[in-house]
Amino acid sequence: MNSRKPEPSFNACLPKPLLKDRPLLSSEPAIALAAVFKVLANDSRLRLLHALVREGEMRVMELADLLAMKPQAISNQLTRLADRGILGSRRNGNNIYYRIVDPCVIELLDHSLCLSEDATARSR
Amino acid sequence: MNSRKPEPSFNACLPKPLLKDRPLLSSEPAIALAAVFKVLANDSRLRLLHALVREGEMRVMELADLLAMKPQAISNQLTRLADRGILGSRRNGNNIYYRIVDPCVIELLDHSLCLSEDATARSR
DNA sequence: CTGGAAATACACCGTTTCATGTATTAATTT
DNA sequence: AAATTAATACATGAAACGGTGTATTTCCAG
Repeated sequence: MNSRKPEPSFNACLPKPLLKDRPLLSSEPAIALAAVFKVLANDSRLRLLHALVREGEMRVMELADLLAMKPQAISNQLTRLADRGILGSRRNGNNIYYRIVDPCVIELLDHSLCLSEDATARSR
Repeated sequence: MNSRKPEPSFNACLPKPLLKDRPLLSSEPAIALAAVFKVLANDSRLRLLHALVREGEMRVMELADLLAMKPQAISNQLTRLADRGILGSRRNGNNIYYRIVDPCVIELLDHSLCLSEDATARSR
């Protein structure tokens, strides 16, 4: 039942069959794909991710100050992102430093930000 | 068709400042960006979009048959996608044909599908 | 004009989401 | 050991989401 992949793929995103030529998306991969979008479908998480892209590593308190949110809210979202494997953390005493460990998400963010800006630019 | 060259990008998304060099994402653009992800954060809409990518134009009933969903559910999601400017429609008698009019979404879908597959492949 | 098919409008309901408040864990400081 | 700081665990309540059922609109055929 195992399918042969055209070629072994590595850490980033490698060329794959064109979307148009793929077999119709069934439920399971659609749900998996939707999960990717769901985790990015929140403005707090997006700002948080962008802050981490800019700064590299940050603590909960730093993020809370920077984004003007309560530490609990930040922690909630960090947990969500870490559960998805997007973030990693490192403890140093009382401080826990979070960082992005999934390079794909940065790519996707970068790309989608372009689209969003193009769209808003188009609609004025 | 554009399957001649493995060139991934075309006129839709133009080069912009790197994500890392941008000023910290503020609320408004973050909300706009989150809206893009929200509309893609649902497996039914993703399957629906992919069906339209493959077929070009489809009616509600055709989509309902293909995706094994009720016409009302299909119509709900089509309305959502059309409201965002992602879909356009054309009426012919009793039939209304939907199509994708925003090329950015196709790009984003293509890209994210790569990421999703890489992620699931990595986690086994 | 009447019947029927395609699609939508509208209300409904169970589920999920997200910020908040309280309490707890873990590590440092005095 | 006690106090303090950083972060999390857990529960709560308001809001959004998504499929369903009923009713309505729009168009074609006879």
